[in-house]
Amino acid sequence: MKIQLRDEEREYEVGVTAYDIAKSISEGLARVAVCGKINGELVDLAMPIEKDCKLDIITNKDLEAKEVLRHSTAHVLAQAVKSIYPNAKLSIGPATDDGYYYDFEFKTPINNDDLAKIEAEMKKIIKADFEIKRKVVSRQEALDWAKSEGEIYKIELVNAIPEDETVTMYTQGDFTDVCRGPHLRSTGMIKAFKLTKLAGAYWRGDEKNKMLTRIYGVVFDKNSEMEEYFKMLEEAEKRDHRKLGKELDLFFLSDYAPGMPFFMPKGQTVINELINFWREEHKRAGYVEITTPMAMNRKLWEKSGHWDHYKKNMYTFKAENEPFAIKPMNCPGGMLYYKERMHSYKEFPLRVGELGKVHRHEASGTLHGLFRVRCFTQDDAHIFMTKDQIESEIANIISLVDRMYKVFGLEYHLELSTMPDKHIGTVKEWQHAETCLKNALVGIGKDFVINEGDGAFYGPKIDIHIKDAIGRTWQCGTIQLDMQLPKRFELEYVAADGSRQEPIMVHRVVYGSLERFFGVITEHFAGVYPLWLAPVQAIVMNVSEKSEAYAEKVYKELGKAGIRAELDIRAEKIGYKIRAAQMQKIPYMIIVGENEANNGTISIRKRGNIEIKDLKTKDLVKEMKNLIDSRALEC
RNA sequence: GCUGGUGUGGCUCAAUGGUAGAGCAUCUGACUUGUAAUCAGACGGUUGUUGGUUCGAUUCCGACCACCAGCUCCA
Repeated sequence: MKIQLRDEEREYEVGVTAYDIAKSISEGLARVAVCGKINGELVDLAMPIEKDCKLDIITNKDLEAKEVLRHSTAHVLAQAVKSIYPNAKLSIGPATDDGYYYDFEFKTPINNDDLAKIEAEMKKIIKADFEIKRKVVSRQEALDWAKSEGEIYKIELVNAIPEDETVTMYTQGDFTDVCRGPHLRSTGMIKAFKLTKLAGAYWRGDEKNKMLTRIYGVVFDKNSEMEEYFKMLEEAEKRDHRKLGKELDLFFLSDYAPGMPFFMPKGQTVINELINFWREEHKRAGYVEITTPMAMNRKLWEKSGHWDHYKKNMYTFKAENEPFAIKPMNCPGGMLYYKERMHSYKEFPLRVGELGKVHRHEASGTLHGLFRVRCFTQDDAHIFMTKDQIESEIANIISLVDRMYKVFGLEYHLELSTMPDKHIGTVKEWQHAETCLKNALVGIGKDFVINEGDGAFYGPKIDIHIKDAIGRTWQCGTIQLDMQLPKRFELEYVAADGSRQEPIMVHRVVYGSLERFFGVITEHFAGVYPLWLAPVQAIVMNVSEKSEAYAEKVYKELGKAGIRAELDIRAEKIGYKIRAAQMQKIPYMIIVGENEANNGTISIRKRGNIEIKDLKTKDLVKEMKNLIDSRALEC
């Protein structure tokens, strides 16, 4: 039998395992081998190979190995739970992006203290180094097992396995589970793991189903990697925008308006800078800007389809007995703007922007700081165009996004979301729209992921996912092709041949929501904003009362130059004032004492604790202005 | 919305079935200070709201509200 390895082809006997092959190459390789990959499909190292194939040995360095490690640890978790709570019912236990979980149904609820007990049991299982054995079974055998064990969720899972798929069961010690695999060779290969949290989760993710108990955990190759992971979590906690929002006086939330943030002067300053930047870039990219009303008659929402599809999230009220709704989206208003007069193809692409505040009644449990709110400002735009402008216009949007995100030092990736179950419009219309977006993405040559069924109810979309300074991703920007609204609002334009045509309409946002984006960059920068965004750009502090008048003079000079400055002339020691300014993360501390007053100079302390003495105020202003005007990231 | 948890002065946190305490912040005074916290004093709380149990509740129980961790959903 011929096996094609990475860089050579070797001859082996039928029934050889990937592990044997790894050993035949080198003992070292066998030690770090986690699983095999036959013709692109992951398999256990111990699985006998029956015919010619291409084999990759997956070692602990590979991404796939992490998945196997996580999944096997989930099995160890399940084994531990079953040995402590024999009555617990198993459901599923997959690997996730950064760990694994297993969902159980417990007879009596467990708490965080029980996690430690389970963890201890897991350690025993790992130490016992049980071999993880794979067995191909018939569907009936698997069902019989599930029935005899009373594993009601497993019965459902086995029944859901497609007809043509091989059913496999994995056993380690006295624990058995129906599972697709692959798995580690033995439990002893797990080195560094921890259970992290306990949560409720619906069976099969459906809120109509029973809620199971989910136990989350993490696992790593080495202890040092695990330490790094927990350090990262700590770092994320320090950067939490809710915490920074309080510490830096940026925004707050009130019980009187859950999910509707109040921006304080400093937070508003950042928002205003974001808006200024947005307006500049959009003007340059050929956009115009409009404002549409906050509340409009219910008839409009019926026409747009929101009443049918979005009613449960809409705030409604009556005035003089007429039903109104507060806008949850800006589009219908934008449609009315378009319809105000007849349009020509010569105006296209017609790019109409709106910083529109929308209100959506999100379920109470979903709210989260500024990331998920009930009232937010979309940096929206509706772009009207002809069919053959789609690709180039989407490329235009992506290059605008690219330019704007770069200023924040944010990386991003693209995802294409297709038709959801709940949608309006025909399948044919959807296919057409999806093809348009796909072609546009292929056309600009950017990589993208496809999310089946994740589109908006009115059209497919390209989502733009930001990656922040510590590697977390956030969805902010989105580009959505809407085949419905132009139809529903009977939009028209006059084509070159004089005929009336229906325009193509695209909704898009770059920041997504000013609130969310503000939260994301606050965490991205850990509150240490670049100078152009900093709510307070400089603070002038006097050493003693003798230099108070001079401090005021410098402060006024900065103000005149348009620098956002503060003045701290409290009767405190300079160390105290520096500490206060440091904690407020103010980029430039300007310290003036008698020396500076006599020489007409200033001393500064910049971020990174860089001290510079005897500077001229006007030189500092020049330096700051340069950084501000170029929206520089450094500083 | 669902599951679990939490709710004490502006902030961070103590304490208790017998009407709450510290640090920071704030205010006042003293100090006049040279690069991450000067000292002293004062102000500040119907312990989220609301029912119940109790001689007595902030503490125990219920409901509601909000927040937190997840689920579901999403810009």
